[in-house]
Amino acid sequence: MMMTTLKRVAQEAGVHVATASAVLNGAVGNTRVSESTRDRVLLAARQQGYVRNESASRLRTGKSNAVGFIGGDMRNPFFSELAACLEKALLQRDLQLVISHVSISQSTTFAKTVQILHQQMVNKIIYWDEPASSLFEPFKADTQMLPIGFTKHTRPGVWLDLNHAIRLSVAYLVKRRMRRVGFFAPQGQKESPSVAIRLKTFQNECLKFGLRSPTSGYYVGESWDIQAATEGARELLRNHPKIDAWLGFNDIAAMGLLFAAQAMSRKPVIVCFDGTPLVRNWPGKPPILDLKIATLAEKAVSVAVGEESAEVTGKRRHWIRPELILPN
Amino acid sequence: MMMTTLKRVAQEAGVHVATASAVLNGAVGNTRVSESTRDRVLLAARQQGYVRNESASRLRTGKSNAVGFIGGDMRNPFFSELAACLEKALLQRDLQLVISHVSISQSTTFAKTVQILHQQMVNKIIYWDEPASSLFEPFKADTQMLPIGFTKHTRPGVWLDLNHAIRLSVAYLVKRRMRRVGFFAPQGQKESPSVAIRLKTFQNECLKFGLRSPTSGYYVGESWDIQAATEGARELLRNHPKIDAWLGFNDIAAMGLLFAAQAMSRKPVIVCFDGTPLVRNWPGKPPILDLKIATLAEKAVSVAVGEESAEVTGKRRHWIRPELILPN
DNA sequence: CTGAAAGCGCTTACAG
DNA sequence: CTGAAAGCGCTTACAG
Repeated sequence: MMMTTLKRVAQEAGVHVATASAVLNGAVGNTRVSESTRDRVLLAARQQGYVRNESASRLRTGKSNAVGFIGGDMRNPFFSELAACLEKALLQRDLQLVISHVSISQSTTFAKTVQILHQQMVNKIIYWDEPASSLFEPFKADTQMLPIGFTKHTRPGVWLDLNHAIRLSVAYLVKRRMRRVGFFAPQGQKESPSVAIRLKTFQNECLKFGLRSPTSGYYVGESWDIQAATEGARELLRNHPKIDAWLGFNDIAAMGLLFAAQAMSRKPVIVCFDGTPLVRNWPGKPPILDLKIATLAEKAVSVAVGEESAEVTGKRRHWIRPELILPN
Repeated sequence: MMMTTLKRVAQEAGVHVATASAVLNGAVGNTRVSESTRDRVLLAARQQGYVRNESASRLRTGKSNAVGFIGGDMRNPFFSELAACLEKALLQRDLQLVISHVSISQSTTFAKTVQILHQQMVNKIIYWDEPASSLFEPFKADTQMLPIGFTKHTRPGVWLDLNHAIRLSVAYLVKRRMRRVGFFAPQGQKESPSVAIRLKTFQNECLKFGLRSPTSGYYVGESWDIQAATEGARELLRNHPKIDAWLGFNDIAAMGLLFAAQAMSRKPVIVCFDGTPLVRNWPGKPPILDLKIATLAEKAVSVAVGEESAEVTGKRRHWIRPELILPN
């Protein structure tokens, strides 16, 4: 089965390509088509199995039906979940998701990734914005960039309320009468600003609630590396036997804590940040700080396609309010 | 920063577009360029930050630097791992990975997915071939399709040796003196041929080794749904208290078994099929049937780009030999 | 060694 | 209501 062209469809229907194009694009602009012509074109297109050549269409219009997503490694369940939710929201609008990279390697800079997407004529990009990656530089003006994440900026974007999320977690730990709490997060080679912000916020909340400053620990490696997380967690638990409760910053970090605690027959309270399916069914049902990934994705797509604005007005700086899910 | 065009680069360098094109594409064909011209073009391109317009290039040549991948849902760690490995192998060859769909919904047919990739001018597609999905129909002749998977076909493709994998597992269980063994797998709404083949093979191997026919169980839901897997496993373990060992067909299935067994304080031997990072660090280090995903990906890419052939010659029908990884 | 021209398939003003 | 034409940016034979 060969690829048909618009020309061939038009010939078959006995009309000009321009007319066929108008029909197949839903009769835009001032071009209207008679019922019978319309039917003939539609029939011919169906018979020949016509599929629009996206390359040509994109070249001509400079637009595409694809929206890019730059996140983290898809092996991190948070990002595969986010991508799945984004895709779902896009498909409902007849749009397509293009993922920049499955795994962003060290050498690949953000700018390079944007460029690759741009080459594909993707002119809307949703990206997970971590201060760590220093993604804040300005880019090609002709690509619309929508940041999402939990950094709390005053600039437009779709933001999760980090303060609220951490406050919920700390309040819960206080209510359960935890005295000494800790924090476990992934960390690359360098100091990560994004982790620092979370730790800082956590410290602040602890202070407010009268807890002593939290212990912190990290695993060195890719964020999705559950092996690194488990090894890190094991060492952390060994070094800090008196900590009652841990906040795992990332479902993989949480998973590492859960694995390690179990192997060592320890039972600290472990709050899981993210809320992907991965941790939801852990035996004993740990408390989960649900980031509401589906809601985030829906909102992001809605903003990206222009249905809603992401302007920051007054105190409205966050769109998504995470929730704490407790074992029942 | 606006997008530059080849024309603008050529103007700046004082040459014709055709010359600039020749330089930027590595001087193909009979077109050779003098050293100085070459340098001028390269300089101008760098100064203007020239990036080839892929849409135009694809439209003109009918080729692209992208290779498609159609697998399962990326929330299934097997597929995200496979995608990451494929991407790595492709990047080494300056090629790009385009993932068809993050999550293949029920309604999306395989043909539709191929079409979407094709629209993007992807003319090489690597796909995970499960008999379940009835992917065997012929497709557009102008797209090169490379099947990979463990179905053992006589047609070209990159195949994992399923028999060998299961034989290794059964031999291991026999050596550990297991008497009653079982099988746990994901299953959609309908009977899945792919699962049936695995079960059949498992049964055969059990017979050969003098074990009684294995018990089988399934979880109904998406393959990546760890919650469904855990619930299914819990019921399975409850209903079959005397089974000594289980084969989890899928790391999610294995994970479900591990979760459930732990919650019920049971300790059957659980062999994990796949070998993604997810199960590698489970406390107690379960035996893992490593499918060698990285090797599979490398081989698949090598075949897809034409470095190697996937022709089936004589008895050589499998390329990848899975290995059993034991706790040390 | 370099230039001029054609054309990939589509869409969009514009003319009729 | 429909047709003719231009042109998006690129690459590839071909001519000089």
